[in-house]
Amino acid sequence: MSRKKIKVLLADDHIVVRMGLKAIINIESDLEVVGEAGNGEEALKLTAKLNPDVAIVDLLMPKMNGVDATSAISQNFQSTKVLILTSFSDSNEVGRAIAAGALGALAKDSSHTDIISAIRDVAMGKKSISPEIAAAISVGDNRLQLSPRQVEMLHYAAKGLTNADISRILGIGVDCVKAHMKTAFSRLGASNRSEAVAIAIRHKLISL
Amino acid sequence: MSRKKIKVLLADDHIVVRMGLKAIINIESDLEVVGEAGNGEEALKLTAKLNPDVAIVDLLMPKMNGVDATSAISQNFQSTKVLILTSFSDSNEVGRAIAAGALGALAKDSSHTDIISAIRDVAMGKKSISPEIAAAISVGDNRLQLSPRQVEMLHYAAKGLTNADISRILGIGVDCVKAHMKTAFSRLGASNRSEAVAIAIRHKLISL
DNA sequence: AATACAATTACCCATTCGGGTAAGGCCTCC
DNA sequence: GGAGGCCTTACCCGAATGGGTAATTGTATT
Repeated sequence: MSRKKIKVLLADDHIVVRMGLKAIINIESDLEVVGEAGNGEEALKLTAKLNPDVAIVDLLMPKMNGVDATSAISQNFQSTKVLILTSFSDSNEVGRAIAAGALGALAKDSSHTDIISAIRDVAMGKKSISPEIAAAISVGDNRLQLSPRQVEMLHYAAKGLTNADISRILGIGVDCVKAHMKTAFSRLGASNRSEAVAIAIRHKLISL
Repeated sequence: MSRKKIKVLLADDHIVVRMGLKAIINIESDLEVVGEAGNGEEALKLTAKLNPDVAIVDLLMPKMNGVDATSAISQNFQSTKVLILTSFSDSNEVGRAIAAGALGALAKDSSHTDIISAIRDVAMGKKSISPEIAAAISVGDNRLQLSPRQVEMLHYAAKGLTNADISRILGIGVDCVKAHMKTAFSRLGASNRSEAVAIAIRHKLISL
C-alpha cells in the first residue's frame, strides 16, 4: 500500500459538481481532494500552492476557460496531470484541451467507477479518455478544420447575409462564395447553412 | 424542531450532480435525500413510491425531459413540490417548467446556502427562483419571446432540417412550418433562418 | 362578449440555395 | 517536379426559402 495519497485539485464553477466529485473521491482511501477552484485563475494559483497530482478541470469556467487553464498548468507544473471534465462530448474543445496537454477527458455523466479509475490512470501518467468522447474527437478533428475564408463565410451567414451580399462585401464573385460555402458544409458535416452556422457557433469557430 | 425531515428526491442524469446535492442536503438536519433518479421516467416512479416533499429535477434528462417530468409530477402528486435545476439561465425552458407547475428554479452554480434555502422554501409551498434566472426570464420576455412551436422550428433548423423535414417530424403541413418560421424571423429581427438560428443560440432560446 | 394570440392550412411567385462539374493561379511540403 | 490545399471563377438545374395575403380553430385574457 502506498503511504502517499493521490492529491486531487477540483476546478469547476459549480459547487454541486465539486461536492459530488469530492464525495466520490474522498471515499477512496488512496485519493484525496486537496483543493477546490471555482475558475481557471484560481485553479492555477492552487496548483502552484498545493502541487496536486491530478487537476480535474471543467472546460466551461469563468475568468479562464478550461483549455487555457490546461495549457498553463501542464506547461508550468509538469508534476500535475490534467483531467478534463466536460458536460457534453464537446469534441472540439476537448481536442484542443488534449492538444494543450490534458492527459484525460471525463464526461460528467460518467459512472462512479469510471471517475476514480480515470483519476488513478492520469495520476500514473496514463492517458484516459471516455469512449464516447474519444469517438466524438475522432470524428470531430477530421471535419472541423476550416480555411480562414470558409470561417468568414459562416460568419456572414450567421449575420443573415446572402451569398450575393457576401460577394459584394468581399469583392469576389458569387460563385466563389458558393464554392466556399459548399466546402465549409462538407467539412462540418452540415447539410445547409443554418446547420453550418449552428455547428460553427457550437465549436466557437465564429464569434457571437 | 420538527420531527419529520423534508424528504427530497433527486432527478439528474449526472451522478456527480446527484452526489454533490446529496452531500450538501444531507448535512442539514431537517433535510434528507430519499431517492435518486437518472431520468424523467425514474423520477416519476420514485415520486409515486417515495412520496417526497420536494423533487429536484434537471431540465436536460434522457427518456423524459424536465418540463414533461415537472408537469407529470405536479399534476399527479400535489404533495410533491418541484424545484427545477438548470445549468444555464435557459430562460425559455425554465419558463415552460414553471408554467408546467414547478415552484422554484435553481441555477446549478448556486451557492450552498442558496440551494438549501430554495429547498426549504418550495417545501413550504413558497416560490423560489434564482435572481439570475428571474432576470433571464424577464429579459427573454422583452423582445425575444417565441412561442414554444417557434422555438421548436429553430431547434430543428439548427440541425439542418428543411421545412419539409420538420413538417414530417411534427406531423403538420409544410405551410404551417413556413408560417411559424416567418413569425419567428420577424420576432427575432432575422432576415433568414441562418441568422435566426444564430440569434436563437446567442440568446439561449435553443439548446446546443 | 370581445380581443388577442397560438396553431393550423393554403396559394402564388420571385429569390436563394445547394449539388455537380470543371478549371486556372498560387503556395507549400515532400 | 508533383501532390495537395486554398482561392478564385463559371455554368446548369432542381430544390428550398421567404414574402405576401388570407382563413379557421381553439384558448386565454379582459
